[in-house]
Amino acid sequence: MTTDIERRVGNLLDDSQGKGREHRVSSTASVEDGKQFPTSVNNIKPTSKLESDSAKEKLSAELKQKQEAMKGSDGLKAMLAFREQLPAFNVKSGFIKAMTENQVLVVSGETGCGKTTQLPQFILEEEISKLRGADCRIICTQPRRISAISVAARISSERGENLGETVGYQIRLEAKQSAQTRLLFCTTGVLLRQLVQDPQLTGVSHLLVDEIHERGMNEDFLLIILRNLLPQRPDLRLILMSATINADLFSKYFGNAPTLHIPGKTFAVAEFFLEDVLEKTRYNIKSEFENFEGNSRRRRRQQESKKDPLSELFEDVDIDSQYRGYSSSTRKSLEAWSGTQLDLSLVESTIEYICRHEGNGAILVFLTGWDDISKLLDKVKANNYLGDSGKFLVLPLHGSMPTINQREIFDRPPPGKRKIVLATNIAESSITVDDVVYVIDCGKAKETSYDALNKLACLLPSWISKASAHQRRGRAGRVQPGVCYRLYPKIIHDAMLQYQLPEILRTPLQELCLHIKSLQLGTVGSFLAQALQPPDPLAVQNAIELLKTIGALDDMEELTPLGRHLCTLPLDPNIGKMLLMGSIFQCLNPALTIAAALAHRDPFILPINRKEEANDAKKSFAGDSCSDHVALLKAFEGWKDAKRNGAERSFCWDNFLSPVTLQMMDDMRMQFLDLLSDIGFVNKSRGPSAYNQYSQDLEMVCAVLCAGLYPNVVQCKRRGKRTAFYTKEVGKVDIHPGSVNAGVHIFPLPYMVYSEKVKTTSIYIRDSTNISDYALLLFGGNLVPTNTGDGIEMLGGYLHFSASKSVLDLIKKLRGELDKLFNRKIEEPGFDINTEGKGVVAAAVELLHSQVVHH
DNA sequence: GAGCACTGC
Repeated sequence: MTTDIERRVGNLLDDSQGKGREHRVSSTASVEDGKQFPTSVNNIKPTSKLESDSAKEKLSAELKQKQEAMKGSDGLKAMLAFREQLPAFNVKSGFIKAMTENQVLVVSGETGCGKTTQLPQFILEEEISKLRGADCRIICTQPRRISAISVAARISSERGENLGETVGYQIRLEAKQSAQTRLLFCTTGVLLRQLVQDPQLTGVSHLLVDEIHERGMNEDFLLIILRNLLPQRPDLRLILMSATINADLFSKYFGNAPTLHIPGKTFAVAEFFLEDVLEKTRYNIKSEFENFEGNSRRRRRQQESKKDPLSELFEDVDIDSQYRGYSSSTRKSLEAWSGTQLDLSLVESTIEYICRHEGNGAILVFLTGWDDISKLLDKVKANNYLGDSGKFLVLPLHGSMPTINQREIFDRPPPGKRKIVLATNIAESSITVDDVVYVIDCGKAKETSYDALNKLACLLPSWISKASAHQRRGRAGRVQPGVCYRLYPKIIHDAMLQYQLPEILRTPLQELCLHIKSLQLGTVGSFLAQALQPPDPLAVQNAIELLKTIGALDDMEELTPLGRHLCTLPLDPNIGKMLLMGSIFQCLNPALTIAAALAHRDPFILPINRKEEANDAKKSFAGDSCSDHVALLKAFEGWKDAKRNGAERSFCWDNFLSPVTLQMMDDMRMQFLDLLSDIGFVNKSRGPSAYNQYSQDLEMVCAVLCAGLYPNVVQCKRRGKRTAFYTKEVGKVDIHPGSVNAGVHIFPLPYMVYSEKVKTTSIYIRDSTNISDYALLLFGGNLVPTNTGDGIEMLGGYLHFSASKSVLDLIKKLRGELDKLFNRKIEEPGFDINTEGKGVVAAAVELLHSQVVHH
């Protein structure tokens, strides 16, 4: 018997059939192989081209004349005197000589040596004075946006120019440069995008890649490309800049390129390890297992089965002989110390010790995360001595806390008041608190890793590297000599890794693999095998399999038409697909918003004392959608409305939202829209209404999410009064406590899609959207008939759907039509779905609104 | 019964 819904859907489908058949999907893709799409990213080439040689000569002469005139000006004399004090100044001629004689040069230099501001400037001055000013194009990459801007600004002022004249910058969605610009600072990501359009880096004379010691994925990726490019560009000069003395790795990678070391210039920072800190503070460490019977170290070892190698190493140390010169209370404390748990009371005592016994100056405490910071803040505020808010200004510093944009962090406190900053890794390189004199280092940081076997991203506190420890210590010596208190034994420090594992070995690789394909760099595997430290082949295989699953790569590992579109979007491939689906299925605005939020960062702030209220605000945005993605969408829409009414500030404050993040999302939406327009998916002249027919239809929005996020699917299984969640890869997972779906026991729909699954203390689904069977059947993975023929399988047989034959047939038919529509649009982006696909889409919407499939 | 390192196109 045909149900009402079947009849309605069937009618809608039949209406659309006639038209659909006349326009079979063409087998020839209109997107040609290898064709590179234009993108709206500003070109990093100069905006005007100098046609004739005589014009060039004239310009070169002008540049030289101007530079020499500036050198003699009074305003620049003081600046010059300052520059001459920098250690980099002493290597100027050696640097220029080495750079002239070698194609590749590796420069290492500690903080304060001036390599970032001086070396690019030396090149610029040299080129101009040699009358090559018109021809030179110097690019210097930075890993972070802020440093690209601030370094460019600094050099402009050192040259007595305005930013954007000969020195400029370009970061995503923001640039300051002109036809005169000869030295450009950009983020590594901007250069990598540029390489898609200009693989030869035409016109670039010198390229400096800064901060390569950080071993970020973009920088490691860029180095592979450059090593391949150099033989084709013999005139290009490459300068690699690293903060650590160990430049050998990079030198070897580039055929034993010469290295140049510049000594640093910072104040001395004294260093104390746990044993010394215990002597000073007289703090007694209590064993975590004091309550257990037979508190022996052996016993502890049995209890702590999951100890890390470093903490374990310390278990075997003979405390009494190793620390003979130390007091018995210190030895007792060392005996009780456990590397696995951070002792916040010890941190508190160390802060108190500094405040009571040491001179003025801010204290910077490195902790691992939100929880540590929050708990320590409570402790300090309750402390008899430190709790005096007239004497102490205690500030949390965390990427998701509201204090992140407050001036207080950087400002000098009033006399008699001491600033104490409780920070994560963010204070290691991203945020600099200048007046820090004391650093307390807990020795750990939360670090991502990638478990390729379980296809699982992990975020676990782990011991930092010696290089990080050195960097943290250096934060105390920016304005005067400082002191660093390390809350771990020297033995642990000596056993730390020299460097952190490079990011390319710690993260999923799907976006990188897509990028490699878009640059036509051969097979992914052979290309990545050329990396400084090649990733695990299994991690590469996982990435390729995912790209095949979502249809970005074909069986031959070549880009499909969909894959080529995804290459143009600066997004994770899943999110990019969601955006394309949104534009095809009339949910453009929600797709833009959700894509921007997922690609950038969560706009919800995590305040310290008002967690519950913040959670409630997020939940109220979600309404009854059971979706974190809808919460993001509604929050953004609310902000846009509030902004129109001039109520932005109070709206953000009341709803625990970050205005900075929301603004960035808004800008990113514009960029995505431009890119969709470039690839023909959106015709801007038709106005937003042409692409948003279903934008208010949450079922359709969730279906689009499903289309993009697949195969990130979770099964919701009723377990009595609660629901348990399962994934194909790792089995049982939990909803992250910060999700609007946390604490919900019963869900209206049987599945969730998610954008991120991370193992911390448990395996958590961070943001989820509850979806129906229909959403999965119409927009999820391919439908595979079961062996018995009475059902449908998906996700390699992990998901199973059964229904009456008539319903199954209807679904298969509708799905087939939707796929045709999708493929046609992918291959022919200008195709107007409204002319021929309206009926199919309407049928899909009709089905999504009914939820009656049996499991 | 609990939890949210950090960059970037």
